[in-house]
This record gives sequence, structure tokens and C-alpha cells, in this order.
Amino acid sequence: MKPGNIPVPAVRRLSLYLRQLDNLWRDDQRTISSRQLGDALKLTDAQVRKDLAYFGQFGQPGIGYNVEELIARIRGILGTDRMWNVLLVGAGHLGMALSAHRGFARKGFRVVAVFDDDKAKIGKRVPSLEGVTIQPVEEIARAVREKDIRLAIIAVPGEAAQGVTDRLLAAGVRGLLNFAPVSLDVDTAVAVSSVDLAVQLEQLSFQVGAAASLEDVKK
Amino acid sequence: MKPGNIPVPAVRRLSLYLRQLDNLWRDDQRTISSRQLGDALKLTDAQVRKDLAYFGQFGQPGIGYNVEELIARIRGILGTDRMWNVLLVGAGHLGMALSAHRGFARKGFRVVAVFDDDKAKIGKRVPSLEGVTIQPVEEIARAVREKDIRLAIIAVPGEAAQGVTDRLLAAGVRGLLNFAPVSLDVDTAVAVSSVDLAVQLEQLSFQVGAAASLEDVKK
DNA sequence: TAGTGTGAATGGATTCACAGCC
DNA sequence: GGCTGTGAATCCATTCACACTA
Repeated sequence: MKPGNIPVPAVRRLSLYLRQLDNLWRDDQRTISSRQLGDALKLTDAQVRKDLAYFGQFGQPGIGYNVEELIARIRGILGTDRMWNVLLVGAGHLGMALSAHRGFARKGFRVVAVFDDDKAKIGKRVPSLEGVTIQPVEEIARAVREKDIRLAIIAVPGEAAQGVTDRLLAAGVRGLLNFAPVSLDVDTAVAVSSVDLAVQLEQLSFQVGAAASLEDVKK
Repeated sequence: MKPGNIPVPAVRRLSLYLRQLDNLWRDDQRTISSRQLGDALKLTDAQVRKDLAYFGQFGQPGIGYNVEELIARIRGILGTDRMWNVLLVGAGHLGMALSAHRGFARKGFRVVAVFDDDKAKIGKRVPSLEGVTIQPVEEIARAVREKDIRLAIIAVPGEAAQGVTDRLLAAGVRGLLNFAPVSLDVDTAVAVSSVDLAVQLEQLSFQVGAAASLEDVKK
């Protein structure tokens, strides 16, 4: 099937398939069926097959999918078959944790520059990143240009997030991973992915609370 | 409308409405229409009205919604109108950043216990949390019992995540916020929310890459 | 006039079910 | 017999459009 109408949720699941396949590969599994893959992720086998079919014909009837090949294919689709230089704005606790995050490096994302507007932090080394020092946000445009940076991580307080965003867009960044608890106003050509940590807990609070309420009703 | 068929996406948006309303309140706005709220979050006005209508009739025709009241109502629905004691497993970079996260406290989530299986860390103070020291994971069940903990944050490496999960479930935890890059196997009665940081960047990589491919096609 | 709440219509995503292949 | 790829059927969320209210 040719592109043109790939459901967004399918792309999200693609990342999960890849993650699961990486784990299977490490456990020496060389082949897998849509059913097995679906079971592990709590999806139906049809869902898995349809998702993969949006991008091509990767499986073999009677056999399943070749794990190694499927990993390579999905990486190619997601664009993680190459390195991505990423910059980080915000050198607080969260920013520093992200700069040290092994998971990024494993997938080919390299944090190559870190920015903050706190004078006291500027010039300091980032412990987890060889040769990276904290720079003032005014230097963002230069870094984007010189280091071919397309993605940025925003780990600043909510009040500062839109200003940082404007600066990043002006510098030509193409995708934003936003941890600030605000809805960013961006040009439609830019990709934004937001993670609000408190919202995640809030959703759990709802689910746990709602379950409790249902039990109350039963009584 | 009575509960029974509330779309999951509607509940997710509820958190975003609340966040936006908090910001509006701080900016002294006392009333808001579904259109204004939708514009800020890039949703249609109909979407906003329908979402809110799942939970009750909060608006006034001709006027809109009272910001203060709506905040209170949504808090009540999400269950964040009270404090939640939360525990954290994993005292690495990410775990420590989460323990210091102001956003949790602001929403009423209090990290009251921290666990790790690294002998070198046990007994150490958690700098950002008054009176909290790192305990061995064996103490989880006791803490859950003594401190009425219902939610847990998992910030351990992938290999350790399922083991920690089993322990948390055995201790009676009701909701998990998982940062480990694995799909957890849990009882259906337990709520799980997963955040895979690398997956977020991967999705951006796809979007940025796909946009580039489309341009290539045009040429 | 401005704006909500909601049944009906639409549009998408998921699941079904089966032809075809190993 | 086991498993993929895919049209068709189903299910669910979003949008439309309008009666109704302040």
C-alpha cells in the first residue's frame, strides 16, 4: 500500500513494535508472527498486520516476520537509521536527566548542545556529555546552523517555553519535544510532541478514582 | 449525560483543559467560551463542548464557562481535588529529576518514598524531598501500607521494570507511571501510563523525515 | 446576540473474515 | 496448518447543525 492515508496511531505503534522487536532480537528470537507481537503489546494480530502493511509487505505467509529485517525496515520508516543531532534548552533537573538519558543515544539521538538563560549556569560543563558546555539561548541559531540540528528538547518552566519556542523556530528547528506544561503556538510545518509529566499522573488519578467510583456504585 | 461511554481521548483532553484554565485564571480571565478554549488548544469548539458535556452541564448559554468553577469541576472529575501519595522506584538521574519536579506537587502529587536496589544509594537522603531517604525495594510493601500509596512511578532500567512492577502490584499499588522502555505485563485492574522518552523523539524523527520525503516527491 | 448542549451525520480507525502463500 | 495481506463490515470519535437559553 502506498502512503497518503496512514493513521497517526499506526505510526505511534510502529515505535512500540520496534522496541519490542529489539527486545526479541536480544533474546535470540529471529522470527515472529503478528499474533505474538500483538499479544506482547496487547493489540490484535489484525492490528499489527494492518499497521505494517501501511508501509510495505514485510512478512512471509506461513512464517511471520523476520525480526532483523523488520527492525531495519521500521528504523528506515521512522528515520532512526541515522544519527540525529538534538539540542536541549533548559539545564534544570529534568534537562540534566535528559542529557544523560541512555535511551536517546541508543536510538541514535545525540544531544550536541545545551542552553539555559541562567547566568550562573552558562559556561559550565554538562557532566554527561563529553565536550558540551551550557550556552546562553542567544547562541541557539548559531548552533543549529553549525551542527545541523533539526530537533530540540524544551525543558524550561512554562513561562519561558513560548519564548524559547519562537527562538527555536526562527533558528530553523523542525521538531520540538516539549516538557513544559503549556500548549505551544507553532507554525504548522513544525512537528511538536508534548510530554506533561503531571498530566500523566492526573490520568492515572482519574483511572484509579473512576474504578473506585464504579465499585461504590455496585454496593 | 451519564457515564458509561466516555471516550478515552476526551479524558486526556480534560487534563489539557484544566491546564489551560489554570493559566487563564492566573491571567485574571473569569469566563471562557468553548471556542476560545478550543483555539488555544487547536481543537474545535464542538469538541470542547462535547468533552465537557460527558461529565455534566457546566456552561451557561450566551456566556460560556465560569473559569473558577470549571477548574473545580475538572479537578473533581480527575480526582486531583485531593492529595495523592506517590512512590518512586529508581533513584537514577531521571528518578531524581522526577522527585524534584515542581509540576507534581502543584497538582497535589507528593512523592513520599523512594526506592532503589543499588546498595550504594540506600540510606541516602533525597535532596529535593524533606525527610525522604532511599530505601531498598524490599520495603515497598510496607511503605504502601503505612503511607496509603496508590500510585507509583517506575524510573528503572528496562531489565528491572517487570520485576519492580510485580512487586508494586503485590503491594497493592493501583496505578503505574512507567518510564522504562518496555511493555509491562499487568493485571487489568491496574492503570498504566507509559512514557518512553526515546519514542517521543522517534515520532518527531518520522514527522520531520516524512515531511522531507514529501518535498522530495514534489521536485 | 453570543454561546451551550446534543441528536444526527460524517469520517477514521479497528476488527472481521477470507483468499492466497509457505 | 500456520500465517500474511487486504477488502468489507463494524465500531467509535469528531464534526455538524440547530433548538434552546442568558
